[in-house]
Amino acid sequence: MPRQKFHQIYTALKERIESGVYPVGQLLPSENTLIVEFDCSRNTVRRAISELVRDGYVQTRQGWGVCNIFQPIEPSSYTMGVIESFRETARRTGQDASTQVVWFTRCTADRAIAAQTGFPVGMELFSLCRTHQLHGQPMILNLSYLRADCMPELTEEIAGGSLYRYLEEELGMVIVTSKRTVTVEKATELDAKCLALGEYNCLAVVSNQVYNSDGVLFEYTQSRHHPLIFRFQDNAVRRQFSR
Amino acid sequence: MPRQKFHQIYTALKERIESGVYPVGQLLPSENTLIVEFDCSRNTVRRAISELVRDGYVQTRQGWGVCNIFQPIEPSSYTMGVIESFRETARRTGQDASTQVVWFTRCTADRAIAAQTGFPVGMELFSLCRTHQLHGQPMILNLSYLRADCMPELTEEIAGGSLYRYLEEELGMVIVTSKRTVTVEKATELDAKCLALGEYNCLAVVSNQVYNSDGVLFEYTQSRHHPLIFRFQDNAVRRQFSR
DNA sequence: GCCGATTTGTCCGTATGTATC
DNA sequence: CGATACATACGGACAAATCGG
Repeated sequence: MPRQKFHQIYTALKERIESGVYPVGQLLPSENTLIVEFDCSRNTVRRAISELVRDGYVQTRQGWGVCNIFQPIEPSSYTMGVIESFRETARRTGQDASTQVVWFTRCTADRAIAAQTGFPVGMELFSLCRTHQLHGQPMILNLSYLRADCMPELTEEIAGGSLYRYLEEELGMVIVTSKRTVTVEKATELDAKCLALGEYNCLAVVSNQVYNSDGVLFEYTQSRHHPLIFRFQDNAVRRQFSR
Repeated sequence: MPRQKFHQIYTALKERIESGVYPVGQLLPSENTLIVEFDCSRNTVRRAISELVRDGYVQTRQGWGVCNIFQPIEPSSYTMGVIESFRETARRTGQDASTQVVWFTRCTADRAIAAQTGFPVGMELFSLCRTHQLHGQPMILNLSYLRADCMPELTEEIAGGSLYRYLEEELGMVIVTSKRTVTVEKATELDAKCLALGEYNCLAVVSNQVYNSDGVLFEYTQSRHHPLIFRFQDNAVRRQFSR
């Protein structure tokens, strides 16, 4: 439960926007008004607002104000800028989910793997292939490489459960940054074998490099999604600097 | 040319990271060190660093430091969190590009259009369909709805050139926020007619709602990309709050 | 295990610049 | 022009996490 002041203000404003307290297309109260209401400093209000900007709830304009641009959106399988495990996403979007392990082996990074994953050549890795089912249908194929020295006791049984829960709660690992690339690729034979693609001959592919709190790349995962359940959201802000 | 101090520091640090001055996997100089070097306040250094975090160059950890996690990446057709026009992207990635108008008409938003685009029912719109060519091959199909009252003088000729240059430089419009959703869809007959899809029967679809500085939604564009040239990048940070 | 030094995280108050109306 | 709004920048204080002795 977050206790920071900026986060309380952020949450309060977000709830007001979502519930229509502040009309869409109009300005929020000025920073000075919010300073008085929340009894805090200007920086704290501004920090809360900047998070709302990042989330696409508001946009700001110098000399004018903070404008409410909220529009309700469908829950997304991926939300940009947020790291979530498959199980967390499924729970958030209210879907029942399960995981099957296709293979679980050890390997050493050769040049091809190194070029794809970002691990150095010679690194000891686990190679893990899993499918995720939504409502009983296999919809996601995950091909992972995991640094073996970061999780030497990893077993197939653990990998079939919640890998992130294990890494975070059992090993105390802190996952910090994830660099993702989304592409669309032709379905491979493995895709066709493991997923119910129907007439689709392509998938959405999310390539993921995950770093822990030591700045160590410990996971590379390629998530191959059935087009029907894939959705990625992002809010972009045009960067403009004076002069 | 940005003149802000935080942006100069951001740029300086980014260049050092990219050129290897700071070794990958190791800590950058501490905030206090950077304060002395750049002769500025702590907040200014911290702002520069937070932008580097957003861009996936570094990650921070309380009590430890700022860790360099830079890895060179391919230039992306889309870069997350940034708004760019097709022409700007093509120039940045060094590709030659051209645009053809498929149709240019006026229409009124009915319920179907309203539900898709976010415009209110009854809004007067331009309906614009364009293809973008890269190296002479049509690779992107854009289906746009534009608020007519924001650009009453728009012509097919302008739409065939650089629409954003017109909106920004001629009309003085300031584009601020863009909400994007990425999905993968089956190719339609129009897609097949306008693009050289080959054996692919799907496309990457970027649905885009664009707001100007008045907080007004003035453009909805669906960009339908050939899978071969589609690429989307994002850096996510796991949000962790105390308690 | 404790303590102190270091480092980042949060929050405050203030001043000045710049854009808008 | 003045009033108001957000943007940038400064300096200081304390908290929390980390690490070494």
